[in-house]
Amino acid sequence: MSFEQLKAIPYFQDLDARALEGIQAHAFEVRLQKGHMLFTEGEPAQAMYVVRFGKVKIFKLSPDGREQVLRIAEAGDCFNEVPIFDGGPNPANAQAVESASLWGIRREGMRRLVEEHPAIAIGFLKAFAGKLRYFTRKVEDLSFRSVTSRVAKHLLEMADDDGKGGLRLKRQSTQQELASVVGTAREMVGRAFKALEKEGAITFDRHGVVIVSRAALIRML
Amino acid sequence: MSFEQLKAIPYFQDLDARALEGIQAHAFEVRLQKGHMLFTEGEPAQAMYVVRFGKVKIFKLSPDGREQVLRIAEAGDCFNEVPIFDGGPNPANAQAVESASLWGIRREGMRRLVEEHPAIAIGFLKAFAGKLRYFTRKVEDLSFRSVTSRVAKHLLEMADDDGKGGLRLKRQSTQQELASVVGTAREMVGRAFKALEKEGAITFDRHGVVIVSRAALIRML
DNA sequence: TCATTCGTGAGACTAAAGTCACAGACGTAT
DNA sequence: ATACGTCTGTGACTTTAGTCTCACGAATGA
Repeated sequence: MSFEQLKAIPYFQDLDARALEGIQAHAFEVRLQKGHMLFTEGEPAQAMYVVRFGKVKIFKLSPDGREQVLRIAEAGDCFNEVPIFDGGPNPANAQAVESASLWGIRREGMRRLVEEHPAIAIGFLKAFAGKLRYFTRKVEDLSFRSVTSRVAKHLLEMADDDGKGGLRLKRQSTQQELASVVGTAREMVGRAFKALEKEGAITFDRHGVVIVSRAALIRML
Repeated sequence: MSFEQLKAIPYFQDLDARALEGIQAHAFEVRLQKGHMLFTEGEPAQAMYVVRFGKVKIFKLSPDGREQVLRIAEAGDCFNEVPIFDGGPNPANAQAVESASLWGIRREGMRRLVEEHPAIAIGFLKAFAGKLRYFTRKVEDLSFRSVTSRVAKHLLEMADDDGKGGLRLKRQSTQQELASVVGTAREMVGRAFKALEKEGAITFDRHGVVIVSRAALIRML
């Protein structure tokens, strides 16, 4: 775990050498295979995590087995800070959707880091603010938008902003995965895709969804 | 704005005198009449706010005029910290649901406060963690629960925990208000009340809802 | 190469939620 | 006391969403 590796994390890129040394002193590495659970909701929290590489989904499960994905954490993202700062149990489940390497920081380590390095505390305040904004939008989406609108919005967010009009997606997912993210059943995602295709917003190639017209997608919001 | 008044705010009760003086130096008072808007979504943020007394609802509005209440801020609560820390615009609207007195702190004042008083930064980290946990639950409710279940959950949360079984609610609201909180139409709240009454969970007196059986409410979750 | 698993399509059907319009009761203001 | 506004009930109806089941093609693993 070098300074360069830490500085690759947006949260840490502005920290001075002493703060980075502090993180090095408190962080431990975790390797996760695809499909493996990192932690489950309701358990006492062990640590918060920073993703070095790979992807971890943070999700809630309903009593009848449905999943609502809250977030997919990728390289550079943090997750599970909530129980480290508020002292409660894990608020959700975490599972690797692809093989991942993470750094973990336990509560006591984090307590020392934010006390000894105010810049770290301020960095986390900004990160939390960003996450709260994201959640207000997620509540808005679930409350106001139809399934097709939520799917269209997700595709717009996933558009690969390559400066050429973004016809491809940054990443494809299965219809079941997309259903978990936008909060619906996989059949409904298929129907939404059909409706969006009919409106000329998307089409499909052998890799998956291709955006034909952002404007048409925006009209479906 | 005395130390006693500030210390009445849970966020500030553990601060030392110098931190409290810092807040006094940066806070300004705002008075709001019932029904008046404090700010609207998308505008540049003026300040974050602490409620001295009264109630302010924080809400999103849909294009067709529906409201999703994100939170009702009461005495001792903070709101609108998100844009102060992440630099973006107001994430939602705020309106007094009863006459209120608030303290506002602008971005620059907050920046100085968290830099000069790490205890303030740490207090806000804890507060943000609590809000994030609350929002993960709200997403879970909207995604997994039926309207009746969301109404039952709300009534359980509003039960006046007086140590006698909590038959009364801490506060009554109209069916329209409750609909905005749980994310539905007012007619659906009426139907949910009817279903809960039929199950022996609630009844009505001249003030409004009375919880007859918490256990029965819990069974309706 | 073959067997197994996964992902998807499809359509019939059920369930849940929302809309609409109007009337009556209650609350508020004059 | 009266007029006006707000809240609520109601039920028919529409819309949206979810469930279920099965078949087929693609992907994966042995």
